Amino acid sequence: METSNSKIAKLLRNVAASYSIKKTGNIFQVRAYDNAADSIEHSTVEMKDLWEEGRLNEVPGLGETIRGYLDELFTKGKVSHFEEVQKDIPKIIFDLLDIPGIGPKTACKLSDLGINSLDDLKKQIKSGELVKKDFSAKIAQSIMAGLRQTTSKTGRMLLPYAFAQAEKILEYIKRSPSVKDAHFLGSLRRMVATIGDLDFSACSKFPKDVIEHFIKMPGVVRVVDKGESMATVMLQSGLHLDLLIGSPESYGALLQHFTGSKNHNIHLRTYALSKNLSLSEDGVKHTKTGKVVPTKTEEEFYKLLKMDIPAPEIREDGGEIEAGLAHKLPNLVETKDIKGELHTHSNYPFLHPSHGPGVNSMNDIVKKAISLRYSFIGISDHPPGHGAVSREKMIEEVKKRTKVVQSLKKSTKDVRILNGLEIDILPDGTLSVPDEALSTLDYVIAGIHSGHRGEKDIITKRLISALNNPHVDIISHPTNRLLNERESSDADWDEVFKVAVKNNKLLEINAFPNRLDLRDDLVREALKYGVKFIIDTDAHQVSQMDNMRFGVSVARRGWAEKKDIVNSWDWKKFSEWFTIKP
DNA sequence: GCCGTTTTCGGCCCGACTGTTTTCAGTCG
Repeated sequence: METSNSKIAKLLRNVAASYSIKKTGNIFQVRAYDNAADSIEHSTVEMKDLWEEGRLNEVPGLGETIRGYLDELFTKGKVSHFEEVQKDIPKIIFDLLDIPGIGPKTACKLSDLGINSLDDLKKQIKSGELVKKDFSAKIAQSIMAGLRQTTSKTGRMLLPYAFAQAEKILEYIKRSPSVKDAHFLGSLRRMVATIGDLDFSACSKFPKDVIEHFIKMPGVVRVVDKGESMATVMLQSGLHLDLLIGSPESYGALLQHFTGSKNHNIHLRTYALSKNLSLSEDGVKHTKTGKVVPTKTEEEFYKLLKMDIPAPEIREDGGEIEAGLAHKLPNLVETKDIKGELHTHSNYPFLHPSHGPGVNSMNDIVKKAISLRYSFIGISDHPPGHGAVSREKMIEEVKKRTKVVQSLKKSTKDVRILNGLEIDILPDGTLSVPDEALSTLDYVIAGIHSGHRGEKDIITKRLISALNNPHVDIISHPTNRLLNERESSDADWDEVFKVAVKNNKLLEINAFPNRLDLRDDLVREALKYGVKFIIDTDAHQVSQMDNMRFGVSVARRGWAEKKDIVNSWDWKKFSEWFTIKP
């Protein structure tokens, strides 16, 4: 079977439902499977990748047993225990469970009534037959709504795309005079690479007014849910928006609660209980007296637990609670720390009659860098592919471009312009451009651009071979994953990190929307070896240089500090690293 | 089945919303 995270999550949910239906095992066992499913579904990393890297034990909620089953799944393509558990249960039940609002109990009841397909269910609701069979009209109605939702459901959105939409919505929410403040919640606030629904909070004394304002937002086609202090609406695209409203007195607790992650909250609450405190969106309750202390801000909330506040990006139950209690949280890098980047593509015409893969001119990139107040900007076009030209022609072409960039350097004093290229690491580990040409550059970015699906040994050798070339400074988008499209390449990352550190090479954190590569979890892993990073946008048009913040969010999720990110350093230190002459 | 700032055994986050429940079950996040 397919082994995407969503497929695995569904499989585990089916097992949970099967246990629950058969009443074998206890409620906590069922919950354990559901927790594992949630954890996997919301992971930024494919379980298959982690499994290959031997790091499944880092996923909260996966214990020895479930890890064993996943091992079987990845090795044999199926899990015999899971098949056994699901054996006597009609398949329709698992289909019904995909419908929002239908859990194991309702699914069983529908199956017992003879429903044998989703089409059948639709028909029976429309004909009124279902209502005759002991289902209230209201429940039938909500099942119908759930069915529509399922069919219009889309996959998870890329973070930068979700962010752009969410910013407009947040602005609209804040426009209500009853709203004192508003924030993103959930995976959006934690800056996870892919986003499901968009969640927002509002701070207000008049929740009714805020809800009225919210459901009237242009683009809303349906109010899915409405309570006293919350509402869910659907946009034309099928996208769901949640709004949670908290009073100013307890807004901090609400923000904390709905920012999650779920695993962070479960861990935090379990810890709190051991200190006789019960946490909820209302505040911190002393279990002995029953007294609830509301908290205006998140800082107050965490302070009541005697811990430092972890940034939303690292609230994934990856040790941040322990670090917060020990007052040892990292001082994460910030977007405002970034002083330039080295991976941008211009329309420089390299052999092409009209222009290269970038949309804008080198000059446009320089102007954009100045507007971003960068102190340096590197332009790194793709030279012609290996084999497209002779060795001599390649050298000549690169030298020709170097002259162009050198004259551009003299055109401005507002930003330092650096001359680079992004070249290919070929299947045998050699580079697509001869050293003689590379020596005319300020820096070299090397990346694997074909054969990503190669064997682990091959990919590792290619990366290490590039890291051993004295001209190479940076490995671009190291895992080559494309979100929603292509899994990470399989490589011995520990080995890659060791060699990168030994040779003083940088790994890139690529901020391109569907890359966000090196992945956040591997950034954290690499930091244990002392790897240094550069965050680049890989912009193919100047507007994409604004994606820097998403690369920074990957670094932050990987617990990176300013000292770990070379393009947050001042020019002196940065140029020394690259041995660039002023 | 998971997990450890009381614990490797014995607990397991918390509350909102919905329906038709007159005190609670099912589902969700």
